[in-house]
Amino acid sequence: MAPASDTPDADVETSLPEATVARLPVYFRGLVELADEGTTTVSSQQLAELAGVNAAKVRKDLSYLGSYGTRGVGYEVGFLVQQIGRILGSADPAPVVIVGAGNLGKALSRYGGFGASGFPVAAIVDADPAVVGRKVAGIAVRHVDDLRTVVRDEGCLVGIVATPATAAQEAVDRLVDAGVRSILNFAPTIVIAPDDVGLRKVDLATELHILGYYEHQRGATRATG
Amino acid sequence: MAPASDTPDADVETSLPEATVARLPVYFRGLVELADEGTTTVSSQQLAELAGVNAAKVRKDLSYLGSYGTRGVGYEVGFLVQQIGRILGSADPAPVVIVGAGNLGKALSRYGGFGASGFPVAAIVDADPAVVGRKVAGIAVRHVDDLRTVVRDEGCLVGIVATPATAAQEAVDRLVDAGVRSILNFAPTIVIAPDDVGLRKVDLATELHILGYYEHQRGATRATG
DNA sequence: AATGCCATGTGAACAGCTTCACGAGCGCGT
DNA sequence: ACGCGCTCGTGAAGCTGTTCACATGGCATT
Repeated sequence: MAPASDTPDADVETSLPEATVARLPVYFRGLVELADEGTTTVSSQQLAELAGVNAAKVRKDLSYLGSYGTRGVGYEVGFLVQQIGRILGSADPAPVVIVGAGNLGKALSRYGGFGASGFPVAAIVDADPAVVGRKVAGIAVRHVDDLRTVVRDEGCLVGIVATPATAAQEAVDRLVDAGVRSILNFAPTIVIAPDDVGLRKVDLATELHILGYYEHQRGATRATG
Repeated sequence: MAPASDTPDADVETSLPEATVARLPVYFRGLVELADEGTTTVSSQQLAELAGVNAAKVRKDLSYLGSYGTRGVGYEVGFLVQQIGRILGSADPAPVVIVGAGNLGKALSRYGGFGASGFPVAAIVDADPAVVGRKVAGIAVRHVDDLRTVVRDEGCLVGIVATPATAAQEAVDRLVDAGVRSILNFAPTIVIAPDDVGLRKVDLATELHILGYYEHQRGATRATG
């Protein structure tokens, strides 16, 4: 096999639909699972079941990455893991800094899932002098004023905002100032970041409220008809 | 057909677009904030800024609930809070049961944000006899085998799955069996629930991977052009 | 080598959501 | 009482994402 496909077109990935990007990590997880089991080949149907979507979606999503499947057979698990892993940039781990060592911040720090996914928690900062210096999950809390230094020294690529809502925007501003270009916001408020900074939010209260809406609905529709 | 606006049409809310439902809690939060400040009137533009969307979207979303605005003026904050609150079913608090008292489960239990949003953590269960009986955030961990009893006694309406991926499906099955009809899954795996059960997921690793993709992209596009 | 089978890859139809643009209605000032 | 300015409400257009359906092409078997 010629080296052609070793350097897949960079522009193919420049324009992945957002919805596809959001599903890639889910496929990735399923594929890694399959690889661990020793499975070498997977059909769009099987992968669809693992990812909780339908087969057509899987095929279309994977087709955006290139024609990596074999008709009549399926996809090669190992190859897909490699390709998607590269696209998601999960080859090299991205150290994370958590801003806010309150309940949520400590909670997230102790949660081991980040490290397992290639995002080790490298630092924790807080604005309260009373908690600075304390250890959380084996990491000494630093002061938020030292954020630039911390980010530089630890090579943090991702920032997690786990402050109260009132402090969230400042936390984002400081992260951006420190050079962090990917931010995950857990604070229950809308924050703004420059366009060239990746910003996503995880809004626990919102998720529950949405569930509440549908629950409420089911109750109402059942009652009335 | 008499008491017009006291009993707003139930069917108006039967068909709210999913995207709108997902934004209502965000509007709600902004509106509550405004109400606390003593603001009585808000324009779609202002609310849009608070919610991080554009004004047209706000107007369309709110128009699905009914024509609750006043042209030339805006919306009445208190009234909207009341209406949206009712639609989201956040009038009465919905007790939550957390399945899994590992790192993530303990983390979520200690995080006070749920209670503040009207979803108090009423119970925690786990499968490991070693942790059953221990107190987390002031609540004694019960055994998962007692889930039906716990759910009934505490009146839990929402279940949060915070188990390892391997145990998540069983946790969901047990929650459904216990009568819980709204589930929020934090385990990094796809789970299946009956159609009449509300199921949403919060996938921390996926969020980070998505950030990773865009980070990777920015790096690549900057390098090549 | 030819045939049958099977799963991919993909254009096209479809559905849902977002954005635009502007008419309609309300309050305020004169 | 009248007109002006402001903001809602909403059809229409455009876009993104999903689903369908089938032609394409590789593999295995004979």
